[in-house]
Amino acid sequence: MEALTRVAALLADRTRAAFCGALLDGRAWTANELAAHARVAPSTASEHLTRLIEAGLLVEYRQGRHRYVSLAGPHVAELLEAMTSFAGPGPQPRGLRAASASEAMARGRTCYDHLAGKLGVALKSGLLELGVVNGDLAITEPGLVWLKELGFEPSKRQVVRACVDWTERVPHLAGAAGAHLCQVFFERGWIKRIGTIRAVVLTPAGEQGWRELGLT
Amino acid sequence: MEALTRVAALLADRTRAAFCGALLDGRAWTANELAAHARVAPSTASEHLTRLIEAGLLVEYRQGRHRYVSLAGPHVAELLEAMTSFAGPGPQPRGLRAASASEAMARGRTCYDHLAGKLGVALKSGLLELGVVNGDLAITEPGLVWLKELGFEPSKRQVVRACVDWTERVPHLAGAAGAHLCQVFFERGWIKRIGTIRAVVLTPAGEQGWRELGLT
DNA sequence: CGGACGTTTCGGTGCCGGCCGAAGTGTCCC
DNA sequence: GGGACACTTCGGCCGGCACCGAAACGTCCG
Repeated sequence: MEALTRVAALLADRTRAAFCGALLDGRAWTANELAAHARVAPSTASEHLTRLIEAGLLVEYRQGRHRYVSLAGPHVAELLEAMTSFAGPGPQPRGLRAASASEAMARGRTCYDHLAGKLGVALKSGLLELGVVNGDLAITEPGLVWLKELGFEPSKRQVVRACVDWTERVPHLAGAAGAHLCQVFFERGWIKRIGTIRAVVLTPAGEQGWRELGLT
Repeated sequence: MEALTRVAALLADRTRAAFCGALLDGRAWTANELAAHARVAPSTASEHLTRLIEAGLLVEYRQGRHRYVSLAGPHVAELLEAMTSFAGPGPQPRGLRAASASEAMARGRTCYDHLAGKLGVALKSGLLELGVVNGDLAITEPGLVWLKELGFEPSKRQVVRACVDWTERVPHLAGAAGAHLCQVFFERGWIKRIGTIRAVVLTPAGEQGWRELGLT
């Protein structure tokens, strides 16, 4: 109860929440980058970062005159996600299956360590059709085999989780499997970052790769 | 991000958090009861309740001159739980299997709709030994049969969840199964509320019933 | 009807916390 | 070494919000 207010107060501030939102791309940002992103003075940002780090929400590693910070782990991303999706007007399935694949995937992004946005939703739909996951977004047995063929190694972390993205209101694929697929796609050059922040696009190689995997 | 700060700000206040903590017993409280519990004036409590209700965290039903409020559902309890357990110093398994059963169960309470405190931990340990759940607190196949014999009907709600209690730092059994078992125990007179708030004790009938089920 | 009680509305007060700018520290690079 | 740069510390300012008491409203009950 006491503990609850501590966490909540940290996230109740507009600026600190903006920091966390930016860090949801899973990368490390410098203090100045975050200050510019949230439109506050560097001194203000510095104080906020100290508090977030002391609370265990962020971790830092210093390199020369830079102070890099990032989320302390997937559990933080999951907490942020849980709180955010709670506030929203609830999941609206949005039943449109529309549009050609490449069109639908046009705008994607990362959500901490997995794919989100339209790209993430397309991935989820593809995995659903392939039978890798079922309608409740739970892994199936053939799905686990399928993942292992892509180099996936089960660990303590939950294999699949449903994540409701901040902008799209559609649940997509998170958890260890979501993170692994995202990593594999980066390694194969199937997706790449574009612009400055979390945006991600499917490359031509990626379109072909997805087709070969049977993902729409 | 905007949405995040809205929820967080609501829970960042000491008084509102105290309300939610009290309501975690799953029952409906009146405005005055909550005001007294949090040591604020009734007028102050009234304003807080209005805000919590508008945000969808609580629901009210009015009866005469009383305004009863309760948590809006399990999803709220789960959010509170997620935020609270985050703030703590992390789960410390606390390997002591000590003490006679009735002694260890002496102090129990409800956590929204399931058992918590030492009683909840004892229940979890018993179910673990029975093989109803495994070490990761996931339901097993024989466990599901066992539950169905106690009248459990699977629904959309997740069958078992791990819940870290506010006071004990040990994970215990929540989710649909935890709620069902708690309800059955109440119906059978195995547990009963004591004192004014969330405290629960195992009755003599309950001790016998638990033994017959094989729960320590 | 009238009094007790639970709740609500409204001003007014006080404090907490986020913000900035200025000055200081440490690092990099020419 | 010296200047540019990233970050930090410290005062001081200011707005927002939690709080209360007083008064009003509605319900219950004798």
